[in-house]
Amino acid sequence: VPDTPHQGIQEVATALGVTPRTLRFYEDNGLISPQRVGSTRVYSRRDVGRMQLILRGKKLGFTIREIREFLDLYDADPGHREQMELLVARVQERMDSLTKQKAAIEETIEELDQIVHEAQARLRAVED
Amino acid sequence: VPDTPHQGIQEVATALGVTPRTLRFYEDNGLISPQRVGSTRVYSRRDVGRMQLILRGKKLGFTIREIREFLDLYDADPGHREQMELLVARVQERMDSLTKQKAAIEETIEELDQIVHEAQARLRAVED
DNA sequence: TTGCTCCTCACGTCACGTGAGGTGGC
DNA sequence: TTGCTCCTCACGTCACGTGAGGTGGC
Repeated sequence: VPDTPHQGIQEVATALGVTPRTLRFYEDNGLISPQRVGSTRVYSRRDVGRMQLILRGKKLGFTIREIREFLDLYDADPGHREQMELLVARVQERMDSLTKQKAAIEETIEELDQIVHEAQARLRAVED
Repeated sequence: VPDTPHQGIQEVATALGVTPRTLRFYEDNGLISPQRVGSTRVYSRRDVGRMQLILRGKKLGFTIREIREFLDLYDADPGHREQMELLVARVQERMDSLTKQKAAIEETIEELDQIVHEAQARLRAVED
């Protein structure tokens, strides 16, 4: 398999826009398992692909535990049926949570706006 | 001063809707300093008032460091001028940050919506 | 011998939650 | 003596950042 590009940790990290520490962290947590040459990690295209999925999940706000659950199911369920159902459930939970967060942020912004106006009024009041 | 209600940690915590641990935590971080009777903490009305300010700041998303900065300035600047200026600056920073967070949440919700639709389409495709 | 990259601990971050183990006064 | 409340450590949480100290091969 001379065509498969095996890469070092620094190359992969740069390509993915993360630090080597991040790759080691996901490995410690069982999300990826690159090969070793001696003690040095060597990443295959498959490893990099998995990392892209992982980072996508992270960007969408899933925890490492949830992402690992998806990947484990993906490995165990090639038909993707169970995986899709879990995915839809988790995604809807996440959307619920985000919708609430959004409402909370809107309320907070209004309160902060209030505070600015009050503070500026007070500053004007003290002006000579 | 027989009229000042001095309260124990459990009472104050319950009244404020927090745990005793939270009160001890803020004390360790220099935000409040209740009296002691032996080793037991005793809270005055002033302590409780400060805690209400602190919790308001927390709810608005300020860090403990920022809240302490406000309070220190409040104690050092009875005219409130410098304090108001700092407050307005920090509040506007916070609003900026929240506005960005809100936009990010909206994008994420759309992406998640996409994912649900794709997953459901895939589930229908496998149906017998 | 000097750099360079890689490695493995392991502490720090943020705001507390959660025991563990101990004490004073009704 | 038995409860109850209070106390002081100190580890755990989440996803890494950031040294510290060491190693292999050009």
